[in-house]
Amino acid sequence: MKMSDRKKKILQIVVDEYIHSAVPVSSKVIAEKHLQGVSSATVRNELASLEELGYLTQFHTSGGRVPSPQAYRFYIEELMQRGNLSESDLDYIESAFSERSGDVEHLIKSVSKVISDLTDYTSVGIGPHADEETIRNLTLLPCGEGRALLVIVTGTRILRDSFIDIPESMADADVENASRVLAKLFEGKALSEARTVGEEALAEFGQYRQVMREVIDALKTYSRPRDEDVVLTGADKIFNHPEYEDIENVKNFLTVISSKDKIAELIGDDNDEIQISVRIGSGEDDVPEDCSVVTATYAAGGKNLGTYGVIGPMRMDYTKVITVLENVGKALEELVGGRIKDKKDNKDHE
Amino acid sequence: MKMSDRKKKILQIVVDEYIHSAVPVSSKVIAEKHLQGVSSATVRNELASLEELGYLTQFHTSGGRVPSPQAYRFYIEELMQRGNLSESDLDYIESAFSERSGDVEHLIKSVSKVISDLTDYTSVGIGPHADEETIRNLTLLPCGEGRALLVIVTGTRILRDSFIDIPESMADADVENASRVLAKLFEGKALSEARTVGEEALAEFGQYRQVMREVIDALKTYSRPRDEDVVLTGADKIFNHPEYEDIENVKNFLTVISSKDKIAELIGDDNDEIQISVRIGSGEDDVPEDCSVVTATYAAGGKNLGTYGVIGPMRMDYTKVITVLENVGKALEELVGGRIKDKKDNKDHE
DNA sequence: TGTTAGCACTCTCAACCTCAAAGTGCTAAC
DNA sequence: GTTAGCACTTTGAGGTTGAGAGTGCTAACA
Repeated sequence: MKMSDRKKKILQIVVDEYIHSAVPVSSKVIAEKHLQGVSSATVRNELASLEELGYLTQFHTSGGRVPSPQAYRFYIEELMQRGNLSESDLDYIESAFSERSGDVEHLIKSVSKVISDLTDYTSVGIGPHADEETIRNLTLLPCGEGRALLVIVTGTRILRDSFIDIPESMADADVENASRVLAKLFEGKALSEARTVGEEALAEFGQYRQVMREVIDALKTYSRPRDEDVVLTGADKIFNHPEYEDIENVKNFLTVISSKDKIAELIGDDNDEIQISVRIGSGEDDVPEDCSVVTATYAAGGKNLGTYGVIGPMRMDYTKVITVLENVGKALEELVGGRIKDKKDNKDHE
Repeated sequence: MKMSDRKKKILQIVVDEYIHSAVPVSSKVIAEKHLQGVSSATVRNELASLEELGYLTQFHTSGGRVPSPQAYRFYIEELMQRGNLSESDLDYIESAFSERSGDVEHLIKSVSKVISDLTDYTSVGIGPHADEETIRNLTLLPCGEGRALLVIVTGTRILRDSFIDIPESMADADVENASRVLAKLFEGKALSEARTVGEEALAEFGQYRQVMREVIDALKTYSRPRDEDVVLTGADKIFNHPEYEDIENVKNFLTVISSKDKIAELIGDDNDEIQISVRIGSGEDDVPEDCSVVTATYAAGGKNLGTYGVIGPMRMDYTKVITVLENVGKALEELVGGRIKDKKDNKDHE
């Protein structure tokens, strides 16, 4: 069966209305509030037909209609009316990003907080995966007792450090020496590339082979996000949405949310190309039953900036969420793009 | 009124029974299950008296008795029977701490996880506050474009780093030079001490005064715990306890738990001397209504190792929790005490 | 052929009742 | 001081009722 324009219109009304009222939608309110000139009986016929097509369901005979996951998908693809953010929302984004401090940790938290505050949903995010970042600076610092600290600073100022074991026989001077050699070898390379380069150069390292091995191992761990790069903001915001009066939903939600690993899995960068992804839970993937996860993968100047989004009830205000995600993306691009230029002004006010 | 021995005994039975059953305790079960030789009517008289003294309450006339906060306090101070951990619990602690990797982040997470797993409550923790740590190694690394990275490694391998702004006129060699001067000045000092030393030396720094200023500012931020030093493990464990069938309790809980700042406030080091602290929520302090927070502050070799504990319902298994906290403390002390000795063995298996 | 008024039907939800079960307080006897 | 016994209170499950909401269907209408 082909979807008539009126069916689409009615479906759109049902989804919009349900998203904003959280109450099953009846033929009466559609006819009286949104579709003047048509009687409720006519709407009822259309509703019955939309139900047959799989877009609507009802909990019981006299309960009004509720959109199915399929309806939400259709809504997002075809029916949703893109809006603009209010002035105050735009101002909020701008002010939140204006106090720029170099490090990513801070940026990750800001992005997540902005998204959560503006959408009123719980925000999840995962920072830039460093794998393709260029090593700007690599240093090995002696820390006594057979240990050294490996510090790596990359292009967009992602900082990684970890301790590595070194032979106890190595004096501080040896370490400094090794540091210079490693720096020469690795600086300017991407982290992923560095691993290969390291493996190849392994043979030349003679007695310090062990050190090189450790450095390569450390480089490997950088391909996975650290716990600190996974953020969660506004977990308590779920209580602003009536579906979470039901303890079962809260349980589902909290179980996912309580482990950084699970969050990372949920929003993990399965696909770099996708700008905005909407996933509606129905038991298939990691998305909890009755939940939706909307994420955006950000990039600027060819650099991945991480994936951020919200997790909330299936009855989510997709329009608002997507608009916020888009605007945050734009702001982020400007911020990162304009950072070098702005650096001078940024010094005096501290 | 003086508390007779029998009253104490009965109070202890009520608290124990309620902790384990979560059901209001009746005179009948006390007399039949725990206090043979006395009739339920006698117990009833005692219960009425204990209620008058403020130790017990009942939700309604025929509902059995429930301990009041005052009863829990009394129980913890006088009545609780200290127990030992089971073999398997002890093994678990040992195995969890046996794979030692130098960095504190890892340790913090392990401690918190062990506590949560063994107690079956949500565990909260805050890592060692670095303020009294000795600076073992301080380095300033040039990062181009008027920025440098300040890396500080302290005694128990707490690692802190942050970017600081430097005059753009400074060449890499200048930075390295400054790094040497700063290292000489600060190494061996405690972080708190370093701030004063820095302020005093400020005048001598001439054109690099600005750099020194930034370093001191960075040192200041180390006195507060970072978000990463505040841990939360097993938030979903609350659903194993019947009080969290009630959505209101979950709300209270999640609201506190959802912000690292609030957690830090909750368990913040108000008192270094206290080994184990039990706080029972009744709206006075940060502890949420109907919740208890039990924490232990750990130290070894004169070094603070952080504060860890659990947050859960007032009807908490205090005996188990306190036993676990004590045993974790012992294990931690051994671990940190024995670390230098063990370092050699620890290398081969990687 | 599409639309609509009208009505019977279904389902929920709150209010109310009833009744058994649990536990207490009190009294009188030991 | 202890206890048996009993009246009293309260809860909670189960059942009933009636109002309200919303639908599906039918028959009439444009």
